[in-house]
Amino acid sequence: MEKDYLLGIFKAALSKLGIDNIEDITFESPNNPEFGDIATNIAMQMARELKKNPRIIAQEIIDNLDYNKDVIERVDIAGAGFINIKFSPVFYDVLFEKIRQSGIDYGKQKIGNGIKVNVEYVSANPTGLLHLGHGRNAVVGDTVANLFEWMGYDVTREYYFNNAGNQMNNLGKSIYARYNQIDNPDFPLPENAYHGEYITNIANDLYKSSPTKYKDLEDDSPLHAELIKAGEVWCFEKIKNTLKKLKITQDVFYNEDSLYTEGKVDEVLKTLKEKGLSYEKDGAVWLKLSEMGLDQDRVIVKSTGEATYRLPDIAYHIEKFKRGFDIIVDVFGADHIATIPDVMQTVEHLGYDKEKISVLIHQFVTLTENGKQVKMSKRTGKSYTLDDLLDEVGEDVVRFFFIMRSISTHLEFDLAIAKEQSDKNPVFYLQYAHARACSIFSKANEQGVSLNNDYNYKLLTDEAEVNLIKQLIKFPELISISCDKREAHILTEYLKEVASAFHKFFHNCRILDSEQDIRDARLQLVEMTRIVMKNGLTILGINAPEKM
RNA sequence: GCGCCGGUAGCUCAGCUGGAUAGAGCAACAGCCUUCUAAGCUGUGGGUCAUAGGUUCGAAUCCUAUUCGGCGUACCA
Repeated sequence: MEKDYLLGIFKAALSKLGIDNIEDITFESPNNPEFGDIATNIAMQMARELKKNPRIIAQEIIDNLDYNKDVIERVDIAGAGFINIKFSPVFYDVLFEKIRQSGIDYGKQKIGNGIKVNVEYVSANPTGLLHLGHGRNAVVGDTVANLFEWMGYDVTREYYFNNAGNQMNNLGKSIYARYNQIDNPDFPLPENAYHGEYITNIANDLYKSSPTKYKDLEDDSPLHAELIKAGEVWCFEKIKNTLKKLKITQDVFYNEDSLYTEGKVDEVLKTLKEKGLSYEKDGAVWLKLSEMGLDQDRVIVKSTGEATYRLPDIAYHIEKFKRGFDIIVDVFGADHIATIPDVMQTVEHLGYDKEKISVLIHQFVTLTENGKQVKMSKRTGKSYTLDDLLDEVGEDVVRFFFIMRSISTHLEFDLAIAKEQSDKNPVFYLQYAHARACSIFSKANEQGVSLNNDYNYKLLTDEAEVNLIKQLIKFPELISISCDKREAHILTEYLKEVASAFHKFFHNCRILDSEQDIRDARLQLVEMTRIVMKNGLTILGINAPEKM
């Protein structure tokens, strides 16, 4: 906000010096407050080109700078040629009044302008329960989708799944074996069987309703398909239930199989052949990746006639383009990394803009407790599922822990801290700020005091107040940066700073027992903080409690 | 071998497009509740930013090499 103003006056000054080709000027807050509120290194950047001492350039710029003395208190040169700017406290009050007028929608933006965005996440096949890695994937994807929504995009949340193929057959066989084991404990488990306890649960459920139907089937019995279907339905119900606990609802469940039945895969295959991007060898169809700038060619149709996963992946991404999405976001775990360049290059060579796709790859999650890795749930004695974690620490803590770090770093999920219902747990620090703001209002209410929009915003000049205002002003920009980078932890870090500034303000400035005009102004500040915390937590998918 | 991610305080991690004295939380130590929520605030200690070169007025940030850890490298998904 204040940067727009500065950009204007600096461009005008440069223009007077005969420089018009500067597009953007960087302004940033110096670490040390003595250097002012905001600084630019433009003079140093120009020094190279102009072959002049940066301090001299800085002086020339300042001499030509035409600014409002009510807004800017002082402008000076420091160090190698920084231009430091100090705003008057009143300027921040004016900015505060501006943002205050946006009220409860503060932070919502229209930049997205209804552009269609597809965010695909979770996308776990219905062969089992969600584990911790899926949890990180789910929360990262859902939060990025929220960010896009707040930026004014038209967001579709999508789940891509495959209910056919080897893994599903495997699921069916595993259920079949467990079912038969009920009456015949020696019945063998298939090779590569799924060993989770849930398989037994599914088998038990089937046994209860039909105790003989699936006994000793022939290999080609059509009933095997029913077993697979039963497994799929059971798993999906569990998965959706787990996601619901995380407050995640997706709009589209896209079935990979439809790419085959609707001929999309064949279409792609045909186009690849026409464009000379594929060839046949040893009875298989190969993708000519070596001609698309990659190391080696890969099989897309096996000699058995089945497609490998690359082919439907390519078809699926093309479908996303055809469905009219301008921004496509995929969220994957680090183990999925291999296929991405292949899909991207092929899509590009088929005439689609791969720059529209952003692939978010998050690193793995390790669950620890007191420095030791936790693999099994103490409660169930089985391997730790996302459900176990949710039951143990609650959805707010889970969501917060999964987005408080950059996605590119390995995430250590410390159960001991997560379980702690105290100040050690960072999620409470944010929620507490919100609850505190709310409690001030309930106290005010008791005293018959309410928010007065006729307040005098120029009274907010205490250091703690100005500091809080400075933080609050940044909210929309931080949402925007967070969305552009598809990194929710940037917003998380910001909210910590807002909370910190608010706690300091609360500590230093009395609110309800101050003089009436000061009280009114401060209450407005409390209200804006409450809104920023509430909206910020909403984007993160975390509850903002009114009491703690 | 090759590709991707990471190596920053005792621990877990921030550090945006290179910028002025490298930050936070936890842990350790010392303070602040007769006053709007102490799940808070204030202060102290703690760092060869993995290593070595390079680019630059200026590097935790960019480049190269080395090293350690994770993941991947199928006619599996």
